[in-house]
Amino acid sequence: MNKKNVTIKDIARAAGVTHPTVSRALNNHPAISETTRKQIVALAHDMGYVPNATARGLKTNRTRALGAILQRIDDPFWSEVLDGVESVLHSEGYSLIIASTHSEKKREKELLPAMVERGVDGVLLMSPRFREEQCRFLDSYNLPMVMVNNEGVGESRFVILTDDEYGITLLTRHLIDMGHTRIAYLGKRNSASSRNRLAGFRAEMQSARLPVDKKYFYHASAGNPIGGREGAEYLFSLDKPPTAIVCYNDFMAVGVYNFLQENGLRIPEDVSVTGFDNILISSYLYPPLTTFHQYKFELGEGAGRMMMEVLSDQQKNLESPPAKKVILKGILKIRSSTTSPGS
Amino acid sequence: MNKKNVTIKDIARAAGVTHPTVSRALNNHPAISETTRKQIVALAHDMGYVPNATARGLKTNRTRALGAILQRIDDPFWSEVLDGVESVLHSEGYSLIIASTHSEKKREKELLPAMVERGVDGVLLMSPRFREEQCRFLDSYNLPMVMVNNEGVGESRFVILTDDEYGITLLTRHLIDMGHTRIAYLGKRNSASSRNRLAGFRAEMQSARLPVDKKYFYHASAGNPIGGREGAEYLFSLDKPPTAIVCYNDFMAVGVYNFLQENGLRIPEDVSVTGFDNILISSYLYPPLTTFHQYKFELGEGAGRMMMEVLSDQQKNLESPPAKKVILKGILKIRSSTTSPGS
DNA sequence: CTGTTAGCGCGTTCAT
DNA sequence: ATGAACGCGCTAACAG
Repeated sequence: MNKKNVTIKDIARAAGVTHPTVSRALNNHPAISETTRKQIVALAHDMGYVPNATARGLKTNRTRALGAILQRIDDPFWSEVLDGVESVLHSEGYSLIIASTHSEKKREKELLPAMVERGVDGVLLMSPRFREEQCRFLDSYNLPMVMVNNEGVGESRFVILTDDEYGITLLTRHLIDMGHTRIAYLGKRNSASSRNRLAGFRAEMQSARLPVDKKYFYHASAGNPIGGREGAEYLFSLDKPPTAIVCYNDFMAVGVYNFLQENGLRIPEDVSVTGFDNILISSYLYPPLTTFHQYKFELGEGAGRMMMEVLSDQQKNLESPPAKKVILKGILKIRSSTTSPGS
Repeated sequence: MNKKNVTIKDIARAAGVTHPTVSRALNNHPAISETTRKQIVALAHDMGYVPNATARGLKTNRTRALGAILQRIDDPFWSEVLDGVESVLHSEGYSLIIASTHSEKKREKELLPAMVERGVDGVLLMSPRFREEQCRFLDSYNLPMVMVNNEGVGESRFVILTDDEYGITLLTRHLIDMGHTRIAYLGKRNSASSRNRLAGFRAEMQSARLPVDKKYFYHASAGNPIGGREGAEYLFSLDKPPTAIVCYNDFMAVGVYNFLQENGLRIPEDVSVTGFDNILISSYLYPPLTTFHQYKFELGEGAGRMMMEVLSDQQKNLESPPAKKVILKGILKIRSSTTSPGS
């Protein structure tokens, strides 16, 4: 029972009609009698027919596949976003093609042409490092792109993101309210969103009339535990270490925890620590991490849906398809990694 | 400068040749003069030509795309494996299409036909729950599949995996050597590899003439911190709780840590804990987790490469393509979450 | 070495 | 409501 390669022609022959009729029956074309449609649909099912997306794509010039470009797949934040994307796409009959840059220039150059070659209908840019050049490239192929948590780039027309400034403000104010004055920001190098969060942090410090000293900023080489540890090491090499550390994300906070605990510093009694994202492990750390919850899955879903709308607009041949921008808030999760200084 | 849709015909026209000649030039066909080839290649470059994979796929019946099916993307173990897969595929000019089942029957049914429809050249099965029915389905379309850490299924011809029994034996023996006798196994329901690990655990216990009591086995609903916490709660509701817990994986151990620490139990003084996988955070936990390192990235790379070989065999029309099986070992990482009981 | 012809599977005109 | 004919972009067969 090898049913490989059943085509609409095979079905047509079996049904005693021609293949356009089969095509119409299978695509709910209006001009077809209900009886033959049912018969053909049943036959197609029996014969194990599976449409050939490649052929359809060649004809329609739409593949129903989307590309997603990110720095790494094995990042707890982005992999959750990806799950959201995949969820929406699957239910819409789209496929998701993923590619990661690993922050290598070479790959960044190669990936976009690869996506064009593959004929994806659109690209989700989840990698912070793309610049205008790359956007123009996609534009030149009329490939829509949706920026996910990646506002920094050019004049993107389609954007969805979590409000970094809102989140960092809540976290910073929380620490200030608890009485902290020497607060460090531990960010990540070469990251637009880390810069945004730092800006929000500084603004909130200033509005509270607290000193902001650059020596309490550190930009680590990676947004993971390795980078977090690296930053903590620096901050605790200072004469007057901070009493609280605002981390770029939860993943880095894990590394900060590691350093502090290894050096006998208690969280939160000696140092308060905050994260960002609320990844799955954050509430299971010891102590549970105070952080800002991002709606990661929903961010992915939203990105997927936004792209669906863009594609639908595009098909309607609107000459000026509306720009789209969605800003998600999030919620402050106060847990046990923060307390008043000196308590 | 909208260079959308430059085809080989366009290039042919510009070069004063016919399109098959362009095709030959671009595909390094032997029968073509070096001069015209160079000219055409240069022209193609200038015109911003990007081949159309869809059209090529229709003709060649090979898409140079692979599907990967897993339960969830946002799992620290699998996302690292995925990164390895993607890395190999990209360098071979293949694309990676991912789909996750979320352990839902409905999706499990839908995903395979979707892959067939999309015309992938092969499928990487990273989801433990596939059964023979699904394998036969893929077989009926001549779609090769590679099982990744997923041996339990039928008579798979292409398999790559980490030696579960080897790993669990090392961990168990490590605990036994330290003097533990009441050791619990905390697994995951409906998981072939969890069953394998349990079997290895039991065997090692028995060979050490230690009692194995079913009440010290628990199979949690999920292989993540939630499941880990669930299991720890159960184990510490027992009259005589274990002095050591062997967890199915590191992710679950995070939940175990959480429960123990919240209840004032010290790791490892009161309870020793081991994981499996050595995910990124494991060495950053407090205390750093004793675990078994799986070569996750390499597992993904190996799976990708194995599929490349299978496809290459398939193209050679070998009537009996050789079966393939790769078993990776791994290494015991003794850290600070284990010690002798009562120390 | 190059051009001619044909066809992959499908959707989409035209007819009827 | 259905059939006949065509073409999407590409590669492969055979001619010359």
